[in-house]
Amino acid sequence: MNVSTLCLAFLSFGEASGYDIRKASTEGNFSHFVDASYGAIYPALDRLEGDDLVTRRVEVQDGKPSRHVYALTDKGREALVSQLMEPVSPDKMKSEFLLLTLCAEHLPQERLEQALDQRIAEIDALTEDLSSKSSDCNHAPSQWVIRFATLMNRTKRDYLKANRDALIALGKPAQSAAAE
Amino acid sequence: MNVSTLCLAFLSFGEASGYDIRKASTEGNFSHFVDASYGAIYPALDRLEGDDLVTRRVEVQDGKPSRHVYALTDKGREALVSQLMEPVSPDKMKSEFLLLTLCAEHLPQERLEQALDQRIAEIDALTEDLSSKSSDCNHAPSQWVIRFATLMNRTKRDYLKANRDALIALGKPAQSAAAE
DNA sequence: TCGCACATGTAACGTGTTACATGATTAG
DNA sequence: CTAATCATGTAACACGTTACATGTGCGA
Repeated sequence: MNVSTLCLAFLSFGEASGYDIRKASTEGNFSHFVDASYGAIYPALDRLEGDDLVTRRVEVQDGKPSRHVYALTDKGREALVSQLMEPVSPDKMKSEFLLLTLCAEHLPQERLEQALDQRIAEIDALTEDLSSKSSDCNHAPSQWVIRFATLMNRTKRDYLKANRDALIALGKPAQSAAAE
Repeated sequence: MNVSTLCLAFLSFGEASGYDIRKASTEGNFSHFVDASYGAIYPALDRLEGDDLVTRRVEVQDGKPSRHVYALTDKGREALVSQLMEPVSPDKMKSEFLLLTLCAEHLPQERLEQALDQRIAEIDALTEDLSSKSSDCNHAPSQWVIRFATLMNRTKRDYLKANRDALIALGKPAQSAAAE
């Protein structure tokens, strides 16, 4: 799925700026399953405006740079729906962590320990973030997604905690400077 | 993580051809957390050979095209380890399905139903595939990863099954030709 | 005062995908 | 007879990231 669709989807919940969309996709509600940077979002919004799928309104602000607020047009809403009607490609997950895990035998135990603990901490932080989000959001589909994400995170974390030591045991013991 | 690292990691388990690596990354053991195509793998192997991280041996076959079998060198193994020693970036998941889910309100119920059922079927197929894989593999770290993936899949599927109807209820009822 | 948050935007760059070319064998 | 599998490889293309430019106000 491309950034355009992401923008349309986000705008279907209300007006927003490119800045808002980026924040949502890297920190907010959307961040669990998409990711986009300015360099992708701004050109995408330009294109969408050119195709009359969104409108732009410049909100001049005092002291801060002016916001370009985008809103979905009827045509844009139709485009979004028709894009969501065609078959979705399967979920894809990229995990350097699992690649590292697979190579456990080549790595010093300290590295495995550190990688695991870091990952667990990351998930904990994310989970907390999620639960705070779910409370101040009463959009039903969003809650459905947040509940899903929360469950997946919890499951992941529990597995990592429960199987932490088993993985570490597979590493190379105390072979000091295996690094670099 | 780039394709080069993936190749090194795969070769750390034994000799393999580009074809093998691609199969592993799209169908096999690796497919849960990476994905790579020929267009990425072959050039990567070339580069690795140029850097003396792998060696190439051409195996002429009768009837079939000859296999280029690659093997990790000591330098290659070192490179792999040093790459796995530096910080791993967080897991990323891309899901068009969740984007669709988020837009449930704009979509006809039939679409949601179909998307959910398709996803559930996909996961079932994948799970079966995984369990068959785990039996004929006695590499401990691989089993650790496979068990992890299996658990995640089961959790995902259970959530989708349990919350299927709740999501469908959020869609637009029977508004026949909402789809273009 | 340093640097972050706000906010938009562009150009260079990296990386990977898609679609092809090639060609024999085997399964349906 | 058709399609798929085996198997390598390349070129065109799509897409996105990174790093910059620009500029103010606010909190540590």
